[in-house]
Amino acid sequence: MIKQKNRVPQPVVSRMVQYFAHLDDLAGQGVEWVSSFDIGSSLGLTSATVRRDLVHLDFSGTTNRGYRVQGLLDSLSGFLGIDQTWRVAVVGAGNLGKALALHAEWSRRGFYIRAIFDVDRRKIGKRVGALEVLPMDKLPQTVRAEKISIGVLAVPAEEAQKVADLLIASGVQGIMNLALTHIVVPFRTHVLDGRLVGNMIELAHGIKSTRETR
Amino acid sequence: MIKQKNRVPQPVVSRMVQYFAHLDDLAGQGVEWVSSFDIGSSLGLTSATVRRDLVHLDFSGTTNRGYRVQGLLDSLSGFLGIDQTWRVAVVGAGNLGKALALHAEWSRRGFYIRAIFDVDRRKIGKRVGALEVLPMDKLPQTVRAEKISIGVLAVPAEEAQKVADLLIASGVQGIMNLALTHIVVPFRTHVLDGRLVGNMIELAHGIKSTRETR
DNA sequence: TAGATTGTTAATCGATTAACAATC
DNA sequence: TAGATTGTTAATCGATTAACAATC
Repeated sequence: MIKQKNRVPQPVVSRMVQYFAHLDDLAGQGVEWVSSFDIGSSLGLTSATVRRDLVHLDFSGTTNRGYRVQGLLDSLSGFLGIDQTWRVAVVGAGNLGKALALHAEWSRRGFYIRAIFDVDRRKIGKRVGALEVLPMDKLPQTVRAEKISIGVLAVPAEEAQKVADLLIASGVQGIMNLALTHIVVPFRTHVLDGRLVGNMIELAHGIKSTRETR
Repeated sequence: MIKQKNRVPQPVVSRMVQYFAHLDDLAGQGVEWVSSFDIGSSLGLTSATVRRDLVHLDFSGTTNRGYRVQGLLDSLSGFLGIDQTWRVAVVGAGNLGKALALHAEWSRRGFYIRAIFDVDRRKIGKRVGALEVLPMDKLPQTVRAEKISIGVLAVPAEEAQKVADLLIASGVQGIMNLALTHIVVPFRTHVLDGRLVGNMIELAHGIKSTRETR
């Protein structure tokens, strides 16, 4: 009997990304073995949390030695889905959208920006790196033709839901929402809130409350 | 006796930002009253969670009517610290750093970008909007002179810790880390991980696991 | 072997939710 | 008033951690 692959809790997935980044570092330094205790202290976690999280991978540690860095890294890549490539479209060719389309870090991790869209006539036709800014009415056909599975919302909050609906209708399976607004999507479509401004506000709150507690 | 102001749990703070954004919307639409049930259904939360969260504010609802939108919005602004202005420096004048320095959304919420720095000789002296890219050795004096309290890391992961240390030594109280790496800061300094690439990876994982569960 | 580290259990901790008395 | 909605309690749910037997 094959063990039912359970859904992995969100906090665990989020730490998996941290493990991946850390192991990637270690591999670059030529480290071969690492213990749950080492990983934990590098990231501010207990070793128990680390070991419990890693149980979700098809990979085992070795009693007395820890985890083999390269093996764990490969297993994390597979788990997270960055052993494959992802085709991405950015909607909104403002400062943020353009920066995302040009950000070198994406392709390093397997995310390829294949298209960028905007409603603004003055932006349409302009170049952003190797891409040309396309009008919104080209979105459905482009998403299909380019087999794009992730859409990035770099549009004003008021437009976010409408654009998300269009992306989903065109076939994307995931949406990265950079607007500070909640969007609703059908079951089976994934959304992740980038919360750039939201994070900044949380940071402001943290600083403010430290000052007051003084 | 004054009630001890307890630390508010992180998940609550994060929802407070959502409430703020939603109430800001409602206020813009001229809505005057809102119930915990309404807020909850707009954001995908239970009304109990909303009511319990709002207890942390110096603001009460009205039995039978709900919460007055404008009052709740003001109270949320005060709680989050966006009733004041924040002076910000960006480190890293690459695509992402420049986009952040130009992003209009920041000033709308009270975050003013007062300086941008880079190590790259070719970037130093160039203009980014109204700002001039400054060399790193001008950072300490500029942070002090401009009374900057938040630093944004838009630098490669390898540089992040070093730049964070410099920012903190120069007096910033909070750091927004956009690099995919864990940084360590002294007690009383706040860090928030922007996790742009990290979020994208989490999204990829979500899509991948949905496909596999099919 | 002796020592170190895993994988897992059981206990703890904290966050969410259902339910309801209070009340305008 | 009757109905609706708050604020809060108690129950539930889920995540983290301490502890330890297994073991290389």
